Amino acid sequence: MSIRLRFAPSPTGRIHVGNVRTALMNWLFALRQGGQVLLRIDDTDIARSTKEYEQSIEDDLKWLGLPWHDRTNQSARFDVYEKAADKLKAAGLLYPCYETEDELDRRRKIAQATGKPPVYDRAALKLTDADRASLEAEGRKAHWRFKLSGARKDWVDLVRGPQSIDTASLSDPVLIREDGAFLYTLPSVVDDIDFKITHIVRGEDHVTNSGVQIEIFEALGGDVPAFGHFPLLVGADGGALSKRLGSLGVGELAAEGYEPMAVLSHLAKIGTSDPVEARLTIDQLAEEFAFEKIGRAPARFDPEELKRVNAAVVHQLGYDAVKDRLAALGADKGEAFWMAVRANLALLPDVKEYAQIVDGPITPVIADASFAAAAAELLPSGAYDAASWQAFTNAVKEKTGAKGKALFMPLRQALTGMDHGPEMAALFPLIGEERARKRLMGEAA
RNA sequence: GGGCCCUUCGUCUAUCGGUUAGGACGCCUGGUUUUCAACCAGGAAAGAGGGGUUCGACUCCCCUAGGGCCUGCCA
Repeated sequence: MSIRLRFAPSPTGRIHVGNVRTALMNWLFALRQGGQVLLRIDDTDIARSTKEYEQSIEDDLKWLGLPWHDRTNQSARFDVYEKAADKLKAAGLLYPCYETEDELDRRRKIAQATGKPPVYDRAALKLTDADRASLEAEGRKAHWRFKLSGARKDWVDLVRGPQSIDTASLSDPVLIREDGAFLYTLPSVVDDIDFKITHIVRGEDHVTNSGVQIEIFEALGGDVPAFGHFPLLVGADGGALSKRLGSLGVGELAAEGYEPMAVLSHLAKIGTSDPVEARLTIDQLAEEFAFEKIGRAPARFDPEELKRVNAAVVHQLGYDAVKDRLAALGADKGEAFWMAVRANLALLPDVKEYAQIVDGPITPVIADASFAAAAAELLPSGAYDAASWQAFTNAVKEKTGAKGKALFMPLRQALTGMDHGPEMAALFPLIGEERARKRLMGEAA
């Protein structure tokens, strides 16, 4: 049996870190098993879904490097869902209800307040044909609920182990809204059957859904796939993911200069027994992926940790891999420049700071003007190479007697305006004699 | 209110009754770089609290505290 998974975002917004983690889990397992991933656009809610968001989802997945093998839109399959609904109705498993949302809401609140479970009482099941006719005559439209069996549904979860959901304690799920729109549940199951999905991998917020969905799979005569529910993300403080973080989009991460592999590495490793370390390829992440490694406690999403992982990725990026992006940042100063500065970057756009040092103008930091002036006198003339820095600093040392930090720090500060940065030997030839002289003399250059 | 899940170094975690409680990131120290950063090495650092069960508990059970999820005509 070939392995097939699916990623099913709803195009009602950009995909955020939580979505990416779900996508990633599916891709990694599929990759590892030699399976395929279906991109399913869950756009049953016509009013909230947009083509722009749909496009952004595809763009974001491409940016991340997660290519799908097949794709579909639920909005193109309403006739199929219609048939499935008919089948359930014929089996007496899908029944019309006429309560309004307000009524249901009120009942739920009363039930909660009196300590009773807020479960739908199935009043609509007792309606006679005549009752229904008069309700319809009043202009009421039915919404349709799936009749749960009341039995326990069991499965062995890929990450949580044996699970058992008591459907007797659940409300019969509404499958079709009053306005005729299909809710998430039925189309999802129908598609999982039609597209021969073998594994459903998603966040643990769907655990209860799985109990319900297993019944619908069975009612429709489909094969029940394997389920895996991983714990959700929480913020760095262990509390619920803040709104800002939870909605942190792929687009924003890309705009801030994060590397796709950093985002993927971080999201793949947090909450697992593997160390949170940078990986350079998705294949590598897939090789290391295993459901058994996923913990049962929520995974912490810490932007600071993501940044560290990002730095580790950037430090390993070759010039060819970043040339175009450097150019876009106005910081393509050649391979020597890139190799000199990359180890000092956390985020690629940080490179601009160092490009500035090479290009100028920067304001030199000079604590001892006479020392700097003396150094300026000793600047070699002509083109600089890898050996120039040592020749220069040796000359300054000889002349001034300064050595170690007292020698190097003032020179670094004068030449770069900063007290930290890449190896000066590599930077020096890129700065060149003219700028070096001006900066040592205290001029912005 | 009910259901499900979780709680080990600062962080993410390993341990499936007997371990010097291991690793990774961070931190500290050292090395390298005649400077800083980067890099490399070493080090410090942990079982929420309380009861049981047991010869023996991080591990099994119960309670308390704390956290996450579900309980929608959202997905």
